[in-house]
Amino acid sequence: MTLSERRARILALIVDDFVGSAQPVGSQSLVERHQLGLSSATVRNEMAALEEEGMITHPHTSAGRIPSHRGYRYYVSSLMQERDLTPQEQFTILHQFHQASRQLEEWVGLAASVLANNLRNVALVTQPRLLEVRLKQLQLVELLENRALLVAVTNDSGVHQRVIDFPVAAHQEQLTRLAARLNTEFGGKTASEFPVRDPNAEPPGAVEAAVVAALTDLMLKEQEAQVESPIVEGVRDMLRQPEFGHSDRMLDTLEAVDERRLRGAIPSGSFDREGVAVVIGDENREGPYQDMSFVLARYGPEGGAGGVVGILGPTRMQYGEAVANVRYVSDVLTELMREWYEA
Amino acid sequence: MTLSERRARILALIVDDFVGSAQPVGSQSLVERHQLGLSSATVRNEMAALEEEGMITHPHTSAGRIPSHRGYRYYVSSLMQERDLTPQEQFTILHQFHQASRQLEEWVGLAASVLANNLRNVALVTQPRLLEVRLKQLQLVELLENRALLVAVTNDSGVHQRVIDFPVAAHQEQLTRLAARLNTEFGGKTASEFPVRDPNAEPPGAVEAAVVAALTDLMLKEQEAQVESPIVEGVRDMLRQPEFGHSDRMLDTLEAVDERRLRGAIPSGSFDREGVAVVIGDENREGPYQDMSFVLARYGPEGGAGGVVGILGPTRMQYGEAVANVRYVSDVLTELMREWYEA
DNA sequence: CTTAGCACTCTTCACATGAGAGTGCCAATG
DNA sequence: CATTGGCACTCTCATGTGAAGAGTGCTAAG
Repeated sequence: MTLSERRARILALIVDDFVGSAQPVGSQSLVERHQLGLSSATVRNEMAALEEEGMITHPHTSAGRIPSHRGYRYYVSSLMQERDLTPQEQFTILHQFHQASRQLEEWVGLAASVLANNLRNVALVTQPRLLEVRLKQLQLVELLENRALLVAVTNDSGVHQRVIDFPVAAHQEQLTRLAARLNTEFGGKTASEFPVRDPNAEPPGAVEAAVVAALTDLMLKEQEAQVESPIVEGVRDMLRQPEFGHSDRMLDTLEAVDERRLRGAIPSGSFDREGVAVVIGDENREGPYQDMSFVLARYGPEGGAGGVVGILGPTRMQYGEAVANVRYVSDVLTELMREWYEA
Repeated sequence: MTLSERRARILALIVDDFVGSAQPVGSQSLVERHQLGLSSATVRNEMAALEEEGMITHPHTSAGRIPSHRGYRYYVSSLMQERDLTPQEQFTILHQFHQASRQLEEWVGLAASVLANNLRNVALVTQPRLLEVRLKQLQLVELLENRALLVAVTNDSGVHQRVIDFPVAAHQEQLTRLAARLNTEFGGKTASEFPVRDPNAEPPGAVEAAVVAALTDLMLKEQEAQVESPIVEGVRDMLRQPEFGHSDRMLDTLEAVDERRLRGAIPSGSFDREGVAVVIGDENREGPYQDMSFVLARYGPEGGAGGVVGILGPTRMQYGEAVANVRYVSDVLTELMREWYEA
């Protein structure tokens, strides 16, 4: 569907005004606020047409208009003036990343708080995940006579630990030798490439068997779609917005932005427009997000470890700003990771 | 201050009724609900006296009475009938711990969710901390030519990691030798016991210097009062209570139960009554908690690693239940840790 | 096609009114 | 003299009413 230029302009103004004020916008105030060369009556006619086309609605008979989900969609897809962050804004963000230490996890947390602060909505960042997880090195530390800690470092520079109980005693010296042997045997491999023990070979000791079992399990867990909960930041700021003014709505929303709930619910649709995806209102499948919108981007080098970074907020959201910020932050993260891996 | 038996009984009933209903309790409904052998007029006289003594108040002239902070304090200190959990309840909790894997962190999380579920309030659990943190073992993993990952295991079975950049190249073989040497030199020591390098000795290589610096820093950070944020669970359940029905109050409370905010605010007062401390309303120093109460207990073996476990809720809280649950859960955690360390 | 004009609708606010719950006090009572 | 019945009083809460304000939809004229 295409709108006449004038009608589109009016829709854009309605969206802009409503996003700014959270109040339904009437024909008269629209004419006053922006110098349209039109009377309020003409605007009313255009509004009636826009309503006919499903772009805007009425809360009640004598209220102004508010954009419908469809109206927002049209705005985002065709009307919104996209922009990039100014050099000044870019520098402010970059500066924060350069202040931080060079830890992957810190970057992710920082990305979340930058977005939450700039956009006053909920920022989401999933932990970066590799497609292929390879064992880099493992280590065994004696805890008790028959209990040890397995520490495994993987190529996504993740460090994983697991406690192992042995049926027999095993001392550090023995564990160190075992670790060294397993490192040559398993190092650099993914879980599925782990060598299958030759059934005819001498059966491994109980200690070795326990370690291999734990290691395999650990690597598989890490490899599998064991999607970690995303980082969530800025919930309170978002809840300050008027749409959440009623406590019931607030509680529902609080539940919707729970890390565990969000884990499966972040839309993984197509990342159009230079990698940024906007999912508006009822385009979301899951109930609790049907009057909210996501603005998301993938981050991480092509084919390398990556994740999703973005914003969740009420449908009444500054989409232009959100897209610009999310895109830039995802670019920064990608660049940082590229340096990290390929430096 | 001591109250006459009858007056105390009436106070206890007011507290019980109010805790149950969240409604101010009037003289008549009090007489009806419990078979007091008294008329409402007599109860009114007693209530007037209790108000005189500061135990209860009026929201307004023609409303029933609600306990004051002082009233709750008297109730908790003198009136409340303490109880232990029934064997059935104990078993239900214990069962959950036995289901879980034998990881310290999981226990802490589990303790939080058990308390949050049983008491429908916010559960708090701080991470266990040792008084003395000793290095158990360290490991170096090459990431890039001049960058490595330092993994240090400490005796609180914590695993810590740190990325180190070297001014020169260092390969895995070299790193492994260095790690082995540092393990003998630093293993089993606290940060303050780390040997000071003899200034006359041959200067260590740049790689070794970088590693030692990172290790020392890491150990100090861990040793210091680097109190981690507590686990917080059950916020939404608490916010469902009528005292948080207004969205402003809800936002304020949401801020008050933020992990980062709570970190410094958990009262560390005296743990009386078999180790359980109850801090009511304005006994809290910090503003946001002045109309809330904490029920806390220390956990962990005497002199060993330990932390604090407890509940935060509105002053209108089932103190008896809270004390019984918190005490039991802290006992369970203590026992688990004892087994873990001394088994 | 645009616009002025006007009746109509709906929300919001202030204000009044009545029911209900609970208190405080007084005088009577065992 | 502690207890109690009685009663006036106060305050909240829900409901209703009326006026103001904002905005629409429609019609007729430019």
